[in-house]
Amino acid sequence: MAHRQDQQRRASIHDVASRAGVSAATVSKVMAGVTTVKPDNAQRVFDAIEQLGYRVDPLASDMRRAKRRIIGAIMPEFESEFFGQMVTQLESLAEQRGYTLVAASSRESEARETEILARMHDWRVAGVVLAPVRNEHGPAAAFMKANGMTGVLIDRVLSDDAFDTVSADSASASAEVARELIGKGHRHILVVGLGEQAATVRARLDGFRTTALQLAPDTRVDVVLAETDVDPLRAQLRDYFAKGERPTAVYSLFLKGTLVALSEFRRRGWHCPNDISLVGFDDAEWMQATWPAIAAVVQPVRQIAGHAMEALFARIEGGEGPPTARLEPCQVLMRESVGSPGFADNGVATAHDHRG
Amino acid sequence: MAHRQDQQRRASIHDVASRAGVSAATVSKVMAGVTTVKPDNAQRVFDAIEQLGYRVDPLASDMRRAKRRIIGAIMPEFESEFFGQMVTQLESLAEQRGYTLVAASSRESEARETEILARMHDWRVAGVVLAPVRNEHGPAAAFMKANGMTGVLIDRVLSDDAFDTVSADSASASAEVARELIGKGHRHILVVGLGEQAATVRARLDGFRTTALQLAPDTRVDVVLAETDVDPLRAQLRDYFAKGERPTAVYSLFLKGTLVALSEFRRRGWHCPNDISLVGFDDAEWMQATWPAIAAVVQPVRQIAGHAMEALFARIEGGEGPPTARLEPCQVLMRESVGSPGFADNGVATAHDHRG
DNA sequence: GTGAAAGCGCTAACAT
DNA sequence: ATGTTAGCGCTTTCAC
Repeated sequence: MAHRQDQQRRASIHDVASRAGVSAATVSKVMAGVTTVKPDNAQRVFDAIEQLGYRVDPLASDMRRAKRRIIGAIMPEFESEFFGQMVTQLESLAEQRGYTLVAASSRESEARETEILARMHDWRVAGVVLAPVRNEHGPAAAFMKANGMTGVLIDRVLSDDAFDTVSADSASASAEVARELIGKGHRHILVVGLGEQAATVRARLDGFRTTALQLAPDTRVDVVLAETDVDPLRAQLRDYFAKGERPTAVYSLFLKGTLVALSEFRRRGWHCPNDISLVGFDDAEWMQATWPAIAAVVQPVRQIAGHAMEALFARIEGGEGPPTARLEPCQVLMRESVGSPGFADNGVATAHDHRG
Repeated sequence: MAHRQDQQRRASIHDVASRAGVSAATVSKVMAGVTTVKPDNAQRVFDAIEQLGYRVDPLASDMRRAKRRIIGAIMPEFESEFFGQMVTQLESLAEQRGYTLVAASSRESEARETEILARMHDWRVAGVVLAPVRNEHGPAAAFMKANGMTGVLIDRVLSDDAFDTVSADSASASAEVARELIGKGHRHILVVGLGEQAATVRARLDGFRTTALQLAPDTRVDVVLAETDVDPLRAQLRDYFAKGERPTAVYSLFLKGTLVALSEFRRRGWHCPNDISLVGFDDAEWMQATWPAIAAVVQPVRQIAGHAMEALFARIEGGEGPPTARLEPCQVLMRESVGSPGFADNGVATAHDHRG
């Protein structure tokens, strides 16, 4: 076979029109499902479409329409299961409504986030699903406001005065984690997180601390929060343990923190749950394959994506009213990495678990 | 602040033209960097652009040009680190060339793959980077050929008679894994994989088996290959072990297989590397945080993405010549999950490793 | 019921 | 050196 790819022109609406013996306008009407077209004309149009393999050019179509059927999605990264699933969901929902999703990664940079947004504005997207790097008060949201863009904010947000928001109910989930850990007898717990993501990190931390102290006022909750990146967090954590601190449990407020905590345990030769317990915000597939399986807070990706798209399309279609702020409930999966302090070997190998 | 988003019309090229006192064509020329424009006119155009905050509408621009500056990317999934990184890379490379990347997930379905491709064809994308669900002989590649589309095939492909291909050098990497395992004394090794992805799975299997048998002809290489999905593989693996088979090492040909193997080990209470060794094709961040750290073949994502885009743009710009088939070398990271059979506790906790 | 005409925002020939 | 003209492929009044 030849590698030369013959680039013959695709059939246009005019080709269909002339073959069917009608005008382009009529073809357009037939395709739009207008019922006032004479049946045999409609039939000839359908035949011509079939024979020519005609398909509308969405670009040209959008060009003429007021709004373009493109949705932009901006995620901080694509590498994690959470955002991967999110993009998959969003794409599928956009497609269902006849829209094309253009996804871009801000790679955890607010500067890039705004650049991407500007490019999407150039494309005159109908709407944007933005998962901001930090929170709802960043430059990206400001850009959207300034340019009258339609959008929904998800994940690292709480609520906004201009845009609908949808995120996991971090506070409630963290409260439940607190209940579990306190219930198992933990009274010295370390919380690790990344401070920059203010919106959700604060909610998670507060939700956890408040409940823990309420249930057991003598509980000691230590906090190791790094400002921006993962490496400083690793260093701070190392310092913390080097000082001789020996909490009986660690609650990580985000996925990478869980990984950092785990590798610090490795370094020190500590095993979960005998030497220390671990729970992380954000679940991942591997967490139930390892030994011990890692306890985690599962974020409701489908619900977040679903409600985000619902809210977005409501606005695109002209929906009025004050911005809504949704919080979707999470599921807390207690696995073998959590035990009771002082009791050796309460983690037993079991068949891998299944989510409800 | 009002939630009502004012959707004022954006400045068009004509707005700029009239403000600068020139024609739209001149504005277009200025923006294209044509040097034959009178300096003071050019300056007034720049001023007008600045004042109006004008930016070209890429849709309208593409409409008029022959080729559209859109690249389509189709991945089997977005949930894994590998494809997540791949999309990030591709997006960044497309952007560098002034193209927009539209990414879609085929969700491991060849039917969906073709549908997406048809939609991308409707968009008249300049080119497509396709990571096929199965291999280069699927319906998607056929569709691209039939419609004269420009594209590059990556990942689960070896070589094609119509399209350039870029993938990891599965065979060499697998040979190296064989060398390592044989070198450590393993003589009964189980290989697990998913058969449908014929192209790469065969290369990995053959590369491994050939080298293993060459180095130690008495080696027993068992193979558990499921046809389509992960669950049957889990079942087959369970049967295999239930029969009393006791290989000293397992080599998984893909990420999910590594996860399945790990959870089977869990179920049976086997620990790596004392009870059994494990190496997986495809690395993931968590693999160096667990205890033991899991040995893995690291695919060169950046190289694959880079060469794929290079090849694609060469074709887009009219490059001729027979299709090329690139194989990018992998890195094999031996970690604690691999030991020597019969030697207990040769896995020692070490600081987390760093990739080169 | 249907088609002619206008035009979305832009660029590439072709004049001037 | 610049403007005029003519579309890209489609949809949408608005006449007929």
